[in-house]
Amino acid sequence: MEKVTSLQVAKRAGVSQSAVSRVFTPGASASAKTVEKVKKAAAELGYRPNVLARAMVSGKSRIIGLVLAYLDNQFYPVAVERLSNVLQDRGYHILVFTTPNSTDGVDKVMHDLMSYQVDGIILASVSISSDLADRATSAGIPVVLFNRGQDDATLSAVTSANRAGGRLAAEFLLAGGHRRIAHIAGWQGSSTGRDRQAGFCDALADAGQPAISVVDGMYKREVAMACANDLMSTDAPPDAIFVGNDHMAFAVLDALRAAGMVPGKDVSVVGYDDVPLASWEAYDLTTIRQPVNRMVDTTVETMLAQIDNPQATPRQIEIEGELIIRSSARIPDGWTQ
Amino acid sequence: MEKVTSLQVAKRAGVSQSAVSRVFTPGASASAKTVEKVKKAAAELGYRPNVLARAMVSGKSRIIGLVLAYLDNQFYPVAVERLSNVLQDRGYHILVFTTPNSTDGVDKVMHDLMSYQVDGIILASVSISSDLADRATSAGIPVVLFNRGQDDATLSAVTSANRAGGRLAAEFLLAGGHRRIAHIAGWQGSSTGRDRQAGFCDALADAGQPAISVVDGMYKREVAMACANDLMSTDAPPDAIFVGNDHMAFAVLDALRAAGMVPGKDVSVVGYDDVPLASWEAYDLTTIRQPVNRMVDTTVETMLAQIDNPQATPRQIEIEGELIIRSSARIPDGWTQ
DNA sequence: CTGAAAGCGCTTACAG
DNA sequence: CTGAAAGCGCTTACAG
Repeated sequence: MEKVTSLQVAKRAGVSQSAVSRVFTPGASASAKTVEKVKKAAAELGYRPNVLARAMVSGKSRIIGLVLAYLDNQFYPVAVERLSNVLQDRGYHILVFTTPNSTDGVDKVMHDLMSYQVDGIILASVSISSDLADRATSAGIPVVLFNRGQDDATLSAVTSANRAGGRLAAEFLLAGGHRRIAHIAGWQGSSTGRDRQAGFCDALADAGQPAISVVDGMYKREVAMACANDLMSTDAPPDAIFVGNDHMAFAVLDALRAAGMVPGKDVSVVGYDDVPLASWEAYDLTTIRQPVNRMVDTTVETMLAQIDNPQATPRQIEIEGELIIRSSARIPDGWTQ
Repeated sequence: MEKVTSLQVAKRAGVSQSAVSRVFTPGASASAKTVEKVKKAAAELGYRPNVLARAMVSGKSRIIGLVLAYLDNQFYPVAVERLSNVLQDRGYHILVFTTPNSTDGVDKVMHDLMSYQVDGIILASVSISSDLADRATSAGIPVVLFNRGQDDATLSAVTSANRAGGRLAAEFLLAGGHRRIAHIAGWQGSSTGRDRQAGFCDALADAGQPAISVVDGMYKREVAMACANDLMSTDAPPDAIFVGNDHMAFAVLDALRAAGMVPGKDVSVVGYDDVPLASWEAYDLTTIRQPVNRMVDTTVETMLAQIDNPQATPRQIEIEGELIIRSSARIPDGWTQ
């Protein structure tokens, strides 16, 4: 019951090995009779074309490398699941590489990726140096950033409209009559963290009510929690906090409640992402939704387009977010959804 | 800047192509001088051996197929992250396949997996028919079940000690003086769901206090929530509920609170898994911990052992769990950790 | 439509 | 230690 090859199928079917190959190659020409004989023999033998051999000669592995830094933020598992499903429907599969979000880590991983002859690389929650990007590009491997932007725009990237989302959060809090607004920002080493902060702070400044405090929460639960405790223990604590993502916002809500405060009454909290947990009763978090499904679908389309046409110029796509109003922040009159 | 092959490196280094191959093959013999020349040329050209070509001739792809049904239960992302890290350290990578947990789905996926010439298959949260298992085995591809057992033991499987864990939950609740104990069980189509239920119910029966109600929560949030509401709206509601996993237990806690009850006071709730969220203040769930890290490490060891020796008899390994006491259930005297 | 043959980029006996 | 050569399982011009 060892490996069965196209040659064995050919013998059994009484045709040439090339004929077998053609029957399993979409778009190749074979007579109905040949197809039938081959399919029959293949079924009897349990034959499946060897994807690796095919990849060698065609130069297409139908494997997409996915680089991930962490999965503790629920946004990523959700995205990965859909990514895998969508890609599978298109005949591709995901080879996963995890790495600390350091230059060295990403560098090593990119090298490994290339030796696997992947057809493309998706970087999720990972930043990349531009010369590394250049290397992939010059090796003819398309790279798409998911949920992360890049300053010099040499790579395709799919994000939500983070600045606009930041503004939206500010407008909502302002409309709610808050006067002392703070921001526990997303990691400033990431474009998402910087952009959300920029949009948020700009909108507050435009309204003549600059943030009373802006700190980097690093996208980490512990850091966000410490930030929240620090903020609340000052002489003049904030009456509202915009938090760089939901994962940190949950920590902030936990910290506030532990200090005896009621979110949405004593302090308003707004997050970013709208992960499933945000809608669970225990948190019921008001947040800016990142439309994961559309982001993933767009990422896949962009990837496949670049695989088809490696010359194509990289595209930076922003998907509009949406404010999801729940109970963790005071609801201004007329804003109810 | 196209693909660089071993032949190009050989020319530049002034050696044969075989020599280049040997330099990149661990354990092959090459003189120090050759190694040096080749490494230099390779570095200059940016050469990396083509893993696919290597896989073709060696028959080893260094790819492990991972089949997943869903990622919404936080237990799996955590496990996948570590699995990827551990495997990467050993020079392997994960090719992800997602599938609905149906016979058809798994069947199709297994076929795909084989055509990718994976060195092994890890099934997580997925059940498999025994003839499918036979097919993989006879194709020489080791299969290891993660967090799922199998009745006929033809496959290796790594789980926690689910029956013992169920018993532990029962003993804890009994010691807490509860008299009306219910169980919202894990999906009865899975070994984990059945085993936890069996251990739990046996222990209750042994104590002469059988469960007042046992229902299947299907490992789904909505189902668990509905079950909790049903249980609590009867004439004689339970004073304690053991829930088949944390993911459902969170739903139960949400439902109880929505009904105005205080978990740990009005009703005790115990979960299973100890996912990170269980320790967050909003839930603070008493639960049976599944030692993810050890389960993953064991899975990898088992997998690699079977790759090294395909003849090896499959092993079923159970890893001891542990009760983690928090505030969602009444704490019996002397049980504090 | 079909078969014989070359070639994808490697590893690995086989001689030397 | 080293090179020439066969071969892993396919796809794809090339003739017919």
